[in-house]
Order: sequence, then C-alpha cells, then structure tokens
Amino acid sequence: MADNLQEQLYQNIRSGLLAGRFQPGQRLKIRDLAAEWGTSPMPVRAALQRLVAEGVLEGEQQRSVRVPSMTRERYENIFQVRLALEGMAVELATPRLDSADLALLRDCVQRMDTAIERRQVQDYLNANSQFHLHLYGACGNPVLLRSIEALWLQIGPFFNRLFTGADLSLRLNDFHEDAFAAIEAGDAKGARQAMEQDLLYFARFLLNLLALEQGEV
Amino acid sequence: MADNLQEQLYQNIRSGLLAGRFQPGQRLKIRDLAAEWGTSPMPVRAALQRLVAEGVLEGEQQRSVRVPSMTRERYENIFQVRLALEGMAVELATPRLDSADLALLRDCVQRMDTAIERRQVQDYLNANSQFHLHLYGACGNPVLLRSIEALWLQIGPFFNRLFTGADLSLRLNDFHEDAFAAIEAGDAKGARQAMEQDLLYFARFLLNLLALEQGEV
DNA sequence: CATCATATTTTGTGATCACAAAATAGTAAA
DNA sequence: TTTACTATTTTGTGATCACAAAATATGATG
Repeated sequence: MADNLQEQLYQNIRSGLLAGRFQPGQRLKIRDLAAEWGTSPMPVRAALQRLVAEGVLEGEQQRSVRVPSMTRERYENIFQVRLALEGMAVELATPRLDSADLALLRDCVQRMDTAIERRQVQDYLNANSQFHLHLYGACGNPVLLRSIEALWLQIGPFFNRLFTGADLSLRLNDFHEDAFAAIEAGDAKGARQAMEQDLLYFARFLLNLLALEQGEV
Repeated sequence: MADNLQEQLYQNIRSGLLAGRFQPGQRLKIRDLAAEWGTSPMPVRAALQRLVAEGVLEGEQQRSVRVPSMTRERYENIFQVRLALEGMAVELATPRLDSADLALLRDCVQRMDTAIERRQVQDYLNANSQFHLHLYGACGNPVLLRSIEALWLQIGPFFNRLFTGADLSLRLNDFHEDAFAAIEAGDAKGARQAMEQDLLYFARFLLNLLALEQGEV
C-alpha cells in the first residue's frame, strides 16, 4: 500500500465496491466516507474523482458521485468490448507463458473445480479472476491490460453481489479446461476461441442472475 | 464549458497537450499552472490527477506528474488495441448511419483531399479526426467509444507535434475514400477492412516521423 | 389535504495554511 | 577538479475554512 492517504482510500473504496458493499444508484458522500475513515474530506474527494475518471463511478454535474446501475444494455456494451480485448490478450499471451505460469493456471482450474463441487462461491470467483488476469498479464501489452482491467472494474461490483447466494452452474469450469488445454498445447487461436466461449457462457449466466434480481425488485 | 473550475482547467491542459505545447518527459507543476491561469493550486491538482487516472499523464509515486514519452514500443501497443476497437466500431456503425451522417463524412473526405493538395497539415488533421470520431460515435456502444477516446488522448500529443512541419503523403486519403465507399454501400465488413488499412498506413507514416525525430535528437 | 413558496440543512468546490519529502544549491574536503 | 555532505528551496499532500448551489424541511395558502 502506498504512503499517501488518497491512494489508501482509493483502494478501500475500490474494494468496497468490488465486495458489493454499495447499492447501485447510491450516492457516495465525501464527508460520510471521510468520517468513516477518520480523515479530512480532501483525500476522499481525490479518490472519488479518480474512480469517476476511471469510469467506475458516475459523477453528475456539480453533484455527488453515484454507483452506476447495471442494465442489460450496459452489460452487453461492456461485454462486447471485453470479448474483443480479452480474446486478443489470450492469443498474445499463449506463446509467452513459461512453465511457472502454466502451473499457476492449472492450479486455478483445479481450485475452480473443487469450489464448484463444494458450492463455495467466493473461492470460485477468486480463482476465476486469478486465472483470467494472470493469463492476460502475460500478453506483453500494458495498454491492452490496462483497458481490460478498467472494464473488469466496471462490472466487478455487480459480479460479486449477484453471485452471492446464487447456485454455481456445474458447467462454469468446462471452458476453462478447454482453454487451458489449448494454452498448454501452444494453440493460440484455439485458446482464444475457448476463452470466448467461456466469456459468453459466463455472461449468459450473469444476465440470468441480473434478470432474476430485477424481476424480484 | 462546465461551471466548475477544475473542469475548465482539465480542458485547458488537455488541449494544451493535444496541441503539443508540452514536451515529453516534462513535469507539470501544480503551482506553475495555477499561477498561469490565476487560480489556486486546488483545481489544478484535481485536473492533473484526472489526466493521470485517464492514462494521459504519468504520475510517479508522490512526485510530479509528467508528460509520458512516446516510444516505438508504446505506440505499437496502443495501435494494436486501436486496430481492434476502431475496427469493431466501424463495423457496428456502418448500418446505423443516416443520410446526414453520410453527408458529413463525405465532406470530411473532401476536406482532407483539398488539405493534402494545399499542404495544410492542420486542416487535414482536423478533418481526419472528425471523420473517425463521428463515425465511431455512431457505433451505439458508449463503452467502446469511451475506450477509443481514451487511446486517442494518449497518442494525440505526439500526433500533432510530429505532424507539424511534416510533408503530407499523397496517399493519406486513399483508404478514407475506400472506407467511405464501403460505408455508403452498407458493407460493414468491407468498411472495417478499409479502415484497418487506413490505420495501418497512418501508423506507418507516424512511426517514420517518430524515427526521424528520435534520430535527429 | 394538496401545493407552492420559503427557510434551513446538506454537500461539493475552491482558497489558504501547515508540513514532510524530494530536488537543488552551496560548501567543504580529498 | 571532483565528490560527499549539508542547508535551502521547491513541491505535492492533507487539514481547515468560506462559500454557493442543491436537497430537504417547514410553513402558508388555496
């Protein structure tokens, strides 16, 4: 953790968002958060403005910043870009992986398998994000990686909240296994296709959860 | 222009960057800029931090923010992502354009043609960016558009500076004409391919200018 | 009781100040 | 002349305060 306050607060708010602590549409007020963390409003302001600039929070003109709400349309917009960028990242990363990377990815797949068996949602999500992000991290293009992470940050909040309490589909690891097999064989195109299948299946799964929630409320 | 100061300062610094006013590696100091615009350091700080969050400026730990320098490698990283995103945007936009859009695009192509004839670099660049951004703006995916604009902002500073005083290649409008013909015919795939050719040609042209500059210095 | 005008509170923005860390200048010793 | 140490200046960060606009509460009027 960095030695300046606004960086720490940024990380705090960020992980609060990823943990689903704030409701969509909720306004984040500077003084409230400052009181909660025992700081002055100043570094909180900076942290919130940074999150707005990154597209994680939405800031109305001269007004409070809010947690954006996730609609089917917005999710599909994000997904469309993710498919292109993450597909490219997989294709670039495949020939660049060493044996340590492969071991880590294999471990992730294994952990997702047991997490699904034991219905441990949080374990599954952790292993899943590690699998994807570690793979993308090897693509060798920092600009691409940054763009992908920006998109993950935008869906993260809903991601974790929607999954909490939901049943895990038994097929939620199938395409990871396909992708890993292709990666191990050095088949970049095949890895990309498998990963695109995974993203597609995952997106459909999440859209179902989203429809359920919005139907209930 | 918005009614809060930091937004105005953000726009000022941003256009200063796009106009090539600052040198790569140069440190932007809060108090200097504040004195220049006659404000307190506060809104300047916010504007700079926003530009860092957007990836336009780079901020070292607890130190001044700097204008990043453009290397061949960084340019190719950005270009790789641009090719994917802008290609997708063209494909999505093509079936969504109305006759007013087509008229505007046709006008841009025409203006680029005369600008090349008369060797008016700035006119060419203006028409070029309007052609691309207006086209992408019709893609219907705000997330995609935002990602593209973030990348443009990262190359903009070098773009304009490198072009100043350079000779325009006579072929710098050929692929725009190809793209426009495909767009007008409603051929989305063809438009994408033509646009990718354009981006590729333009990137090669810029990389030559970059190599020239770095060779001279 | 509903609706609109007014008063109070809340909340983001911007200025000024204090402080610590980094950069720079200055000085002395080898 | 070069190098290492010290003192000064520069510069970003964070706190407190003042202010205006927005949100909310309050009260009057139909």
